[in-house]
Amino acid sequence: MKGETKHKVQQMLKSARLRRTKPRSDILTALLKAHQPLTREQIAERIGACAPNKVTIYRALETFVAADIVHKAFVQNRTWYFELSHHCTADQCHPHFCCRCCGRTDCLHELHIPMTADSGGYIIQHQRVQLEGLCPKCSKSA
Amino acid sequence: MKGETKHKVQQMLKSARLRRTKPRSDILTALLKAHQPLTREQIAERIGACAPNKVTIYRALETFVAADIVHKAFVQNRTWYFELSHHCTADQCHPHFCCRCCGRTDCLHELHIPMTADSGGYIIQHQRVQLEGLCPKCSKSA
DNA sequence: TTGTTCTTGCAACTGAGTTGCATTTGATGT
DNA sequence: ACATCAAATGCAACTCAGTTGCAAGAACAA
Ligand SMILES: [Zn+2]
Ligand SMILES: [Zn+2]
Ligand SMILES: [Zn+2]
Ligand SMILES: [Zn+2]
Repeated sequence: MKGETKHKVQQMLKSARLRRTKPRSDILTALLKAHQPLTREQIAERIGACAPNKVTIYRALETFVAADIVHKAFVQNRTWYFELSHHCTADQCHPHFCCRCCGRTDCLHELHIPMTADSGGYIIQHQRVQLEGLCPKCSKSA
Repeated sequence: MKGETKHKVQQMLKSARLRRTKPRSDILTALLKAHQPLTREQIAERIGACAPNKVTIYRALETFVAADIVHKAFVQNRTWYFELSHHCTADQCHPHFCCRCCGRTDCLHELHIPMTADSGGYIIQHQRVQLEGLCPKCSKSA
């Protein structure tokens, strides 16, 4: 169990040709366990007492994004949410939903948004779709 | 020409039941003439020397968004870009493209992105699509 | 015109993210 | 195991878009 996660994380770093350090492993582990996008602060909280410095976390995430291990999923309240990119194709990430009532955000892995029209000379390397509205719970209680 | 814009702007404020003040008129005029999303700072630049205080601009924009006159189009470098919402349907705004090479952003009014799958209980009130890649110019010179 | 309410401007504040630099650490070769 | 060096970390100070509180000013209805 734990060893499996640890091994997976080490493997991710190795195949991205990045140095295996404790902060990096801890950050990737937090993201791997989360199954949802996390902010820098949430990552630190989940790592706990001996979490890396915030600068270290930002720089590690930046490195991961450059290595395409991690995506910037969406922005909310001026802060970025990060998630592992293992569910995304190169050009298209899954949509993210934010509830205007309760504020929770969900990854909509199932909801596929095809891009029909040709893009007239634009080369699209990444697609980010943000949805806002009411989540199932809030829409029932409304 | 100028009178027409001015009248249009006054009409927008009136039908939204908002007080017609000089700062608000100037801000809407700037957005109307721009035909592309603008930041708070860009709005101030376009208004010129007697531009309203930045707090006033932010508060006016906030009011416009609440009244659905203006949309928050996208975020870039931690700053919001605002645009008139007259091209958007209630639930879907047009996609915005940002070039990773030259940094310019475009409104892709033509590119329609249909939402196929049913959204399983979610009520989607707004869709924001951000595209990143290479613009026609940059993709040619690359 | 008067009075009420909404709007504006200013100054001080907030907080996510960044930068510079000294220190530590992982990887590589001996 | 040890030396070496580039890369990663931690800390403090900084940046800057956006916010907040409050006093003064302007729109609008009576
Ligand atoms: Zn909800
Ligand atoms: Zn996601
Ligand atoms: Zn370009
Ligand atoms: Zn647009």
